[in-house]
Amino acid sequence: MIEEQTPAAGSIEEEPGLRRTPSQKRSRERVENILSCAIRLIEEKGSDAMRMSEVAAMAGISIGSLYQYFPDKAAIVRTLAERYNAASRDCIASEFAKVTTLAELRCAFSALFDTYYDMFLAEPVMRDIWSAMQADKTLRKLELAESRANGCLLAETWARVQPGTPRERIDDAAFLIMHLGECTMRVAVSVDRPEGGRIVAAYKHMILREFVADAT
Amino acid sequence: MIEEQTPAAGSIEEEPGLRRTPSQKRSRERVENILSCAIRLIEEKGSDAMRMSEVAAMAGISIGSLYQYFPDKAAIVRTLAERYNAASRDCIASEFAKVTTLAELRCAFSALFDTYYDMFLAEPVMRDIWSAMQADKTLRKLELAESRANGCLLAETWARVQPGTPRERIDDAAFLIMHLGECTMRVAVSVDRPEGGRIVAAYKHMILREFVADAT
DNA sequence: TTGTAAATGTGAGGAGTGCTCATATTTTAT
DNA sequence: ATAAAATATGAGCACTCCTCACATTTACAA
Repeated sequence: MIEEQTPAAGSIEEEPGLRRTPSQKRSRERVENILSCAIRLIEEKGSDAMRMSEVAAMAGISIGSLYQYFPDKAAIVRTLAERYNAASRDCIASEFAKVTTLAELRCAFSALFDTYYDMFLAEPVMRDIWSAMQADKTLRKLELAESRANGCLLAETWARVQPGTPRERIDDAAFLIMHLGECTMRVAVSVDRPEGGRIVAAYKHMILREFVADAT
Repeated sequence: MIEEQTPAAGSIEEEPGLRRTPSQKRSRERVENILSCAIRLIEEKGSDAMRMSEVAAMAGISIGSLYQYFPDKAAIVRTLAERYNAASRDCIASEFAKVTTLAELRCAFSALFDTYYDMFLAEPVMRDIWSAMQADKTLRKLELAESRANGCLLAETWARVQPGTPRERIDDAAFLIMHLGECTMRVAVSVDRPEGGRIVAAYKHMILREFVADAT
């Protein structure tokens, strides 16, 4: 019943984009409600056409309340983007975790991008969010950071199963592979199903040549 | 002195995005002036922050006049994008034109992406334009079409120098290679110079493995 | 229960955008 | 010179994101 708000400075920053850290249960629910309304609206019309007034109306709150939680429209998009990114990262990390040989890495990579593709197909909002990110300078940095983080995940695994290869080449290649992987996902979901599948296959085919014994 | 406007229907559609095909010399100059003002403003602040009122002011014309030539703000961006795309395509076509062997293809590909990278570095507006394109659904199709066109250019050459490989695999791979090439250029110019160079190198290294004799 | 201070909710309206349209001006053709 | 067509103009419309002064609710001690 009585839920203390985490009061002072230095408390847990749960969602850094928020204007006011929602301390009470009701507030947290309200934030979740806002976000799911935003998702629905983005699904319908795209994040650009989504109006703050619509979000407020659908969530059953006033504009003022909406802005109490999110400092601006971009913050909603950013929060959503961070969640999707976190989901992707978990997906990648869990796939690479158990890899111990080069063959297993190839296997994991292949499986990863299949499930990654399914994720993108299942969440059409992801693509829209990404488009919105590209248009915003701040959000683009977030995207880049994400690619770097994913690149690290791959680089660690790669270096582990193939210790001979010079580390800098691995780092650069891993970053590029993960970044271009996302780019591939985006084109793949933007064309029709069979072609999308072929594109993903072509990408996997291309990258899998990198994970071979003779390090050039 | 007297310059006839190409009058009737069915005349040459020079720039399809324009509201009114500029027929007189003065009009055409005015369109060019508008575009170069837009470029300068985009360089300064980005296409999103560019205001139509600023474009008009810098070009020394009224808002109304501006809208007589361009139906909306996106049309300016689109026109610019089409020009940059055309420039890229020419660059690609001329590089592939004289290729007759697989080794030459590798050579041409390598050279292409070096000059391509220089082009991107020299024209910071290109990257901004591209970001704006990603945000707009209509403009995204243009981008996709561009990748397809460039993919065809590569596929033709590739099939020519390596007739054995199944055509569908070549088509898919060529499209992906050119598309991801653009993606690579964009990250490369968005990081600092040395890392950008390494990224381009990593991409070339990765792709050049595709252009080898043993077609898998 | 009641009082008080903090937290939260509200929506009219400010500031600024893209774009229109009735009107004025310039060019072209006769 | 004159009519008609093309072009130029900018006040203002419709619409956006977002603020802020104020109302309401909650938390908790007296």
